[in-house]
Amino acid sequence: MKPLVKKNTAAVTRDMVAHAAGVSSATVSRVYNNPSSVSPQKRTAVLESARLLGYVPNKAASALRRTGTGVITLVEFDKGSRPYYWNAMPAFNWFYGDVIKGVKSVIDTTMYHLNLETVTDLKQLDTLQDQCDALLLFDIDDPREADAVRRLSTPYVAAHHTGSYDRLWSCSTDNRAGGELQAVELDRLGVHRPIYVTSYHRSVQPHAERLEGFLQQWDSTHDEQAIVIEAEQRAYDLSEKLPEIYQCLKDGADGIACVNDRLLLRLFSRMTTSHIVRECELPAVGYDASPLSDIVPYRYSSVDIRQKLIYQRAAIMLLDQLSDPSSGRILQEVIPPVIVPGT
Amino acid sequence: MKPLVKKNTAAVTRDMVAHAAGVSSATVSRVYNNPSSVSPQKRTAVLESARLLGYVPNKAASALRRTGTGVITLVEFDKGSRPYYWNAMPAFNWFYGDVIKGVKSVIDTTMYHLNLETVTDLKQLDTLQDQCDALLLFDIDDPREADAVRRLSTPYVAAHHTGSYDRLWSCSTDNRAGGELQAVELDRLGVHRPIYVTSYHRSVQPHAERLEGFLQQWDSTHDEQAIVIEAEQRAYDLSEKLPEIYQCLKDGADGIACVNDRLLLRLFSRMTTSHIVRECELPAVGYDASPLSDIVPYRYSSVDIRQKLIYQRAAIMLLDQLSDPSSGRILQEVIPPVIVPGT
DNA sequence: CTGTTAGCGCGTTCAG
DNA sequence: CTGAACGCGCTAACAG
Repeated sequence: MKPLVKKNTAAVTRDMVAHAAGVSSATVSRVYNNPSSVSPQKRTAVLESARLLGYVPNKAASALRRTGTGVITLVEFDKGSRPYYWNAMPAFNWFYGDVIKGVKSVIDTTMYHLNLETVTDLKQLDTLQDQCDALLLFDIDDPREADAVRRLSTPYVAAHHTGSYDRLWSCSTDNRAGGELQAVELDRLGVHRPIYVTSYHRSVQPHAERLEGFLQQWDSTHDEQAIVIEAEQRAYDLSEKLPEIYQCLKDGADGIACVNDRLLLRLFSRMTTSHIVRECELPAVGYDASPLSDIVPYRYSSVDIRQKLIYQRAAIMLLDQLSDPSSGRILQEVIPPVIVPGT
Repeated sequence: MKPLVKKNTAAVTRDMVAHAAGVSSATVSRVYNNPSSVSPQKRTAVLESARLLGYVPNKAASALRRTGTGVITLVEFDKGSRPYYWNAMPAFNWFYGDVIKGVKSVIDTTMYHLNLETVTDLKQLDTLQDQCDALLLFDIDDPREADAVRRLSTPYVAAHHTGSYDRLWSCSTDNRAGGELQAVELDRLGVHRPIYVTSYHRSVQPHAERLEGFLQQWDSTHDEQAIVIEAEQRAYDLSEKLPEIYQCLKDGADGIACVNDRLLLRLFSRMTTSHIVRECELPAVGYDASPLSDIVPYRYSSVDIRQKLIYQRAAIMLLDQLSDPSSGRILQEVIPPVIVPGT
């Protein structure tokens, strides 16, 4: 650990505000931590003095006195062992920025710092949980992860893909609804006989849910069935499945839905380089709303799970939990996805 | 501000470690803040006890006693007014993840927290600088920004594109060297008559530097001159410049260098949709090493500025500055870029 | 090189 | 509803 150095901050303290406002320092403290317990007159007097002096509560002192850490940790799972997980795909990291900004916009209104961590093993959660006051868990989508999370003794909210796990504080997307949106979108684009390309839908729960939603919606509104193609091995290579897909297109398939944008773009890319079809004209809907539309030569619609919103809500749930730990009620929220038409 | 709640941490304190190791608590403190001032025997004794007890220094207490904030802030500039700046391009946010991880890997070895902020106006730096102990400035590349930074009264390091500004703590890439790498790469790919596509090279210094480096390297090794095409208006649309580019290709141009990957991919995308050339076969080199190669149907080499490394070094420079504020010497480091061949 | 000591700014009793 | 007072865990003198 490096040696450190003293830094004098603006150093406007609670006592100075108290003096200026003609109240005790305890009252100033109350104004910030439990405003309703202070009379309106004194409260406004304190706030006014604070504004004048440029007072900013000291988070370190607050955390210390509270004998907590003052830290909320956003945990990202490095699911390295899983086939094509997003964080092995740097191109899709744009996602992470949204998440951070969503969480931070909420945390910034409190005395907490936001800390970012990456774990490769669920056991690391135990270590992390006593280095912070609460955990925000990014992208829980596996039963083992869910179990590990339930065992946590620190307040937490699991976010993003967790809709299907109960007895878990969570704020998640609705993958079935997303699949339905894909079906509706293809219909809107005039498709009659779609191909649905997916992968690992047996082992990756969100993929299964999307497919279910899609098929249910499509089948309940069309006579012609959708063709499901699953690339299980080397999914993103797609080589083995290309002939099958071409054959479907020849046989009259006239649109594509795909479990995510990445696979869709990969497919398009393969089709382009093999010069077999004019994929640009094929109605298509992906998933994730990747902001790549102006640098790829394809038009596609996509499902936006609104991750920023999800993480904002998750952070709010976490703060609620933190301020009222008595309530043992586990809460779950779901943020519905929306469709983003191709342009 | 939300009400908060007490959280008991593992609560292994410095005093407990001191007792276990048979030393005073001040010695424990020294082991963490100035190890060389403690005898090796006591040091290992302390470290061993700490390990046994699972002691983790309390950052809040440290910051409080230091009368600092315990926070290092990484500042991202939202250059919204500038034509096509990267953070208006979510697709390129993968970059940000690298930066954060680079900085964090260094900060985590200290008593500081890493805080992330986005500013839209240089004036906000004044507010930020007294809410932290030090600033790491992301992507300074404009003289006005450089001026604002020089006026800071808080330790800082400016990173990324700042090579050309003096009297500034900085750790930056070398854009001229990057341009040279592009020229070398095209040569390696057998190109004889390249087109160099850029934009805003008059107003955006890094663009100017890349072009300079490219031309100097190319001209000094080839008889045939490079053709420079600049898209000034609506740069990423490129519509106006397409005919010119096509003409050049007809006239024998046999390779493309581009000021960044985004513009290159945009260009390829336009070429694909207009079905005029088989761009896939055209040797090309971009800049930024965007990890998109498997989802676009093009092959291209690219210059990698190694941002993670840049930000790691920047963070180290910052800590050095923090631990030895006496030294008024301004330091500047440059991290050379590398070429990433297309696959 | 090492120990002793005095607060850093704030949250939270406990009396009034 | 309000104020006085204590101490959270640690760093930085200072004295030996």
